[in-house]
Amino acid sequence: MKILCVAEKPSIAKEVSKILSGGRFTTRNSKNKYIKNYDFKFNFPNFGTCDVTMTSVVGHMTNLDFPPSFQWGKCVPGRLFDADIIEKITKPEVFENIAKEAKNSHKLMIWTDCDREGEFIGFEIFKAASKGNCSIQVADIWRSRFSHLERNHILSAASNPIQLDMNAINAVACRMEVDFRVGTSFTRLLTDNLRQNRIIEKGELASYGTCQFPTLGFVVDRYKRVKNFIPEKFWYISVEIRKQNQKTNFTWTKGRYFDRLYVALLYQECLNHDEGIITKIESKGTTNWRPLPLTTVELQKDCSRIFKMSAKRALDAAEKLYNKGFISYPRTETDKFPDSMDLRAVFEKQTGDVRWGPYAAKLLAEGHERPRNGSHDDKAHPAIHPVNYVQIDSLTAIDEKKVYEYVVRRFLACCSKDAVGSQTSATLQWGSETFTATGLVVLERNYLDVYIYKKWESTKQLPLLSEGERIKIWSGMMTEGKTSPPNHMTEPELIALMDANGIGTDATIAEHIEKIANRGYIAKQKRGNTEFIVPSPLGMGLIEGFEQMDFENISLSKPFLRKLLENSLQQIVDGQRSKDDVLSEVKQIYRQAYGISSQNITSLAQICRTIMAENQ
DNA sequence: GCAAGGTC
Repeated sequence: MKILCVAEKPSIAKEVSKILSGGRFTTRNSKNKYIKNYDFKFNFPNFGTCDVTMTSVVGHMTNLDFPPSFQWGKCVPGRLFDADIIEKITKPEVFENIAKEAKNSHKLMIWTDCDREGEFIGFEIFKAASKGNCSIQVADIWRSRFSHLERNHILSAASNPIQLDMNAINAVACRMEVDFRVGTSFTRLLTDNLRQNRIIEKGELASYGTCQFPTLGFVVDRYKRVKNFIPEKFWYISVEIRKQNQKTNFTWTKGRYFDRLYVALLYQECLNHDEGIITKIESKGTTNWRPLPLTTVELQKDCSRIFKMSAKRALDAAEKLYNKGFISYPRTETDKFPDSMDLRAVFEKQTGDVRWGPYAAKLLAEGHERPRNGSHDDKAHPAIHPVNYVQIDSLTAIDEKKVYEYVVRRFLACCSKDAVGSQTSATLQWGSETFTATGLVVLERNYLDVYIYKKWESTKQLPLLSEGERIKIWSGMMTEGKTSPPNHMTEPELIALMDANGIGTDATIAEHIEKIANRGYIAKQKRGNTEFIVPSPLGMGLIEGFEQMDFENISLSKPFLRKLLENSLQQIVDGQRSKDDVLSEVKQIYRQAYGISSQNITSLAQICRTIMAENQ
């Protein structure tokens, strides 16, 4: 019996081969420089000892395309909603490797990631294998279910295969078709017309994508809120007392009011009293929680915030560290670790470091906490964690140094105790108004000692006050303030918005931001220590142009359509709807929007022109 | 030349 195993990426093929073979395998090269074919023997429960070849793909190896008669310039873009679609093999050498290895195999076992795309890639692998060996049927394929590379988990996955999930495969096929038809049709429409109108240069593209435009929409939306912001005056009462040579400010529990006269009235009443009364002193324990296990999105937000590193750079650095075997797979939505994970083994590898080694040693000696469990699980990868130790001075790239240190410290923090503090609050009554002041004492820093990126510090202490104490109001003022505009968009905020609205995935969020930057729709502006993302005049014009069109209940620049698609895809996965059903519905929505867009494309170009002229 | 999703 000969079994062909195929993983989604070379690193998985290698690790799984090591585990299943017990280290006894031989290696052959393929025509792709990243892909190796591993040969070994493994005892499958129902088949006994089998000859196994384990290899991999490198992600998808096919893509959608239009036949020649529907290529750019050969038809009006509107026809792309119903044009034939053909499947193009984009990595022939990978495809051929599978077909060749399948020839003398009796069975195919799929080892792709256990997520939707992985399921689809599994189906691509099946098609390649059946091209080489027509006796391989889809119903006979084994599909192994695994979410990390712990030895027993992999052995168990090898022995308990399931079937490919056709629903998930159909959901991905649906997504691909929608994104392809919508992206190509709108991109050709925009590009052709904006070039004719000299809004963009001949070589430039004005692309539309179901993720690109909602992303741009977030940036434009924020920009407009900042620009259109009108400050409003408000009033409040502030109080200061002095005791033990110390000033303490109290804040009004009512906050602030936009009605000056009302505040003046309350303030007048207070002024009848020279003294206030401390009505309540309360001390309570408070905790500052250790961080959750690290996901890609969190990594990108933090690197952007802490190191001022773009999401793309952070992911690139993490990718390199992963390829060198220093950290685990960096593209994950999972914010928990498997119960079986040997945390101590990870600490042990870090004890030699001069910076965080002593802390890791302390966790080993004094015990550690189980990491918190977040609520996300992509069923494909564990949270990001260090795998092997590397001295950061030996890393040449500065981004890699920062990201590695961050990943290690984050992991150690996850396994540490929460920080503990004590918060004291005092309530002061002045006339009929109440005010509060608080003071925090950090009692045990715990995880904060290793997680240097987070600040949680003791504040100025409250003076000794007792309940019922009467105290002189040193100063009681009615103060005027004004509301301030929101800040321009930052990259961590944009990532968070995309994540929350289901725009892109952990692996692609950074790419979408970079793409709309390369298209000239957004620009990054540095002010002080912070980098802000603002729309370009062209980006503004495009969003404004679409928003002025009279669509029925939909928006091409807001996240709702993408979310609707995402929900419908989930229904396909759950077996509640068919792919054709969803496809015809979503296509109809976009076809209609396309019709309106093409009718109004001249006014869109005009809006772009106007906004660009205003910003010359 | 166009999308978004994998991965290198």
